[in-house]
This record gives sequence, C-alpha cells and structure tokens, in this order.
Amino acid sequence: MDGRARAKGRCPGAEVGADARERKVCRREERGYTVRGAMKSPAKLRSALKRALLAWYGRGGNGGRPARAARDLPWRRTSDPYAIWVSETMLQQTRAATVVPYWERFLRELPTVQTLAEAAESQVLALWSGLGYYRRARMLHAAARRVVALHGGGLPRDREALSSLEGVGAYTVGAIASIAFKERVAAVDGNVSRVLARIAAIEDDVTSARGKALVQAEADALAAIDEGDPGDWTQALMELGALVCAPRQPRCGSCPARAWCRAFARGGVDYASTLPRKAPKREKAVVERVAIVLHTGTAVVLARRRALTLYGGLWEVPTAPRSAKRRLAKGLGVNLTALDVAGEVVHILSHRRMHVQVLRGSVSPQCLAKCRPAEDRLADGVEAVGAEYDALDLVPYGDLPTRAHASLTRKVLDVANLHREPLF
DNA sequence: AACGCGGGGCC
DNA sequence: GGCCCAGCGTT
Repeated sequence: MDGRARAKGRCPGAEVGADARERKVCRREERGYTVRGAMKSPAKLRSALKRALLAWYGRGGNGGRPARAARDLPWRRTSDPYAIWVSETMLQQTRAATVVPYWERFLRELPTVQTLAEAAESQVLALWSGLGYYRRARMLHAAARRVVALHGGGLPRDREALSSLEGVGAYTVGAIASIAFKERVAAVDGNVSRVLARIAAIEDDVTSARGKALVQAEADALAAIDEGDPGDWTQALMELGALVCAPRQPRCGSCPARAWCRAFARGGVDYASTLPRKAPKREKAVVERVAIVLHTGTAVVLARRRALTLYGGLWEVPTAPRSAKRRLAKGLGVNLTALDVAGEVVHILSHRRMHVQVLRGSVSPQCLAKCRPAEDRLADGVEAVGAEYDALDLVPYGDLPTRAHASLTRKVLDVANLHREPLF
C-alpha cells in the first residue's frame, strides 16, 4: 500500500530500499501464490486454485466426477434473496447444522419479506427462540419493514442500500450480493479468513488491522478472478473452512487447496493448525442471580425483558441479582419465606457465567393482580420487579413453547420440576 | 480496537 | 470445561 509496508522476517527484500520488483515478488510469496520450485505467474496459480476449489465444491450435479463435497443445505436450493438473507442472518456466528430447522420453520411461517414486515415482534422472537443473539431477529424484523417501505418489498441489489439495513454488515452484504445477486464480491467470514490466513501463511494476529487488511485483500483478489458463479466461489471457500480447513484439526490430507497452501508447505498440518493466531482468552465474569418460579400447578409467571438488554423482548422466569432476592420477591407480591430452594442452574454465555439459584412457590393474589396480557406493556407494579422487565404474564404450561424465551428459562423450569412431562 | 451479545457441538 | 462457529453494532 505504501513504502512503509512492513515485512516479515522471511521477506527482507520488502524493506525500504529494495526495488519494486523484489517487493512485488515478496508480496506474492507472502500471499502464497507460489508453489515450491514452480514460479508460475500468480494469475495462473490463482486460477488453478480456483478451479480446484470449485471442482471440489461441485457446482451442480455432474456425472462421472467424484461426488460434490458441498453439503445439501436447504438455503442452497433457493434463489430467493429474502430466503438467502434470512439464512445469512441466522448463520452469523451459528453453525449451519444448528440453523437448518430454524430456517425451515421461519420460512414456512414467514415466507416473504412482506409477511415478516407485518409479523408481530413476539412471533419473530418466538421463531428465533433457542438460536441466540436475539438482536439479529429484531434487526432483521426492522430491516424487513424498511425494505417494504423503501424498496417496495424487494431486497435492494445496491450494496450501499444493503449495507444500510439493520444487521447487514460487511460479510452479509458480500454473501447476499454474491449468492443471491451473482455479483463478484468477496464475503469474508470466519471460515474464509482462516482458509486465506493458512493459504497465505499470515502469521500476524488475525484480529490486527494488518491481518484483516491482508485477508480482505486476498478475498477481493481471489473473488475478482473467478469466472464461474460468484455465489459458488463464496460458498466453496466457506465450505472448505467448515469441512476441511477446520479450526483445530484441518484435514490437509484431503484438501483440494493443499498444493497452494503456504502454511502446509511450511510445516504441514501441525503448522497450518496454528493459524490464524488466536487472541488471548479473557476470563468470564461470574454473575450470581436468583430466579423465582411462581406457579398455579397448570401455569407459571413469566416476565418480559425490556428491549436493549440481554435477552431483550424475550419472556423468562423473573430473575434478579442474588443480592436483590428480597426485592424481587416483594416486587412479585410473594413473601420470601414462602419460597423453597429448588436448586441451581449454571448458564454459560460467551462473555459471562451465570449461577442462578432457583426458588419456587405458589402464585399469590398480589402477584396475580400484577399479571397482564402479553401486549400490555408497563403494567402497574411491574416496575417493582426491577428495571429489567416491562410486563408480567401468567402463562399456561401448554403455551410455553410458543413464547419467545431464552434457553435459561428451560433450565430454570426444569430444575423447578413443576410437571412430570417436559414443559418444552 | 475492544466489547456485548447465545447457544450448542465437539474435543 | 474450553473452543469456536456463514458477525454486527456500539463505544
């Protein structure tokens, strides 16, 4: 990019003072486009790498050739940009195998961007329940409403317009543009960045700006020379990362890109698996909380979390910091002494570790008086439950599966053991 | 650039 | 029990 381009130890020629030709050759080697002993032109090598990967991925069925490696994922059977958009949103930080049933149910219930735009947020969240990162659902919902309002219901092809949609970041723009609209755009997700970091043997911390820039440039360059379906190229790279170039134990022995992989050339699978360099792990904070399960024998009291908080908009058994146990009970209209300890739940999140003590008791008339229908926000007395909730409701056991909830609630109700049969 | 945000599969 | 996943928005 400029004369300051710092060089790794293996490329002294890139230091200030080296001539432009040496710098260029060095850059090629850093990017892994050279094969030992064969100084072909980079374009040829990239083209060969591309062909090898696409053949491995297997676009469409083709008799005689080995079976395609691509998984038969349901969103690969549609060309509907809306369906692809939903899949890409669900796939953010979520494994494909996990997404499949959620995506099928979501598309069945809300098959078009119009139906999503008109749906109640509670329905959208219920369809998302269990998938995690619920902000994705709220942003998808909001974005669908704007798409209908601004673009007449069709997802815009324009990348700027796509990028302005809630929840659609750099990766998702690339994914939608290349897969749904067949544009030659890079989509760099965790898989692609890992694959490219290994092919190019990038030893910088992958989270550093330098590393990101290199990886991004790599993706752009590789995508730009593709002659086939841009969506196939995007997905071939990701599929390689998911199935072969795995984070921990890459299967270099069966990798179609092995001949172009600088990391493999440098140190085989043992070295390749050390890339990209991992960031040091942070310690998870432990949070001590309490949950109060109030029930009638056929129904249980749930509270809806305020928007913009953890689990925002979802229903759960009312909880509070352990230190606010008395205040939570009082807010729910029950006496702490009337509750018994049912057990404790440990819930691990990406950034914290929750220890939830589970208390159990019967619904009091005072509590019943505070319960309101689900759509009635800010009911009287709810404030006393704490700043975390904006509604209370008495929910029959049979209605639990249709309520948007976090998996923590399943665990809490399981420990409370209200019912012989599973409640969910 | 670092952090908040979920949940589950796999070692 | 830790790691990581078809990331995004905020600060």
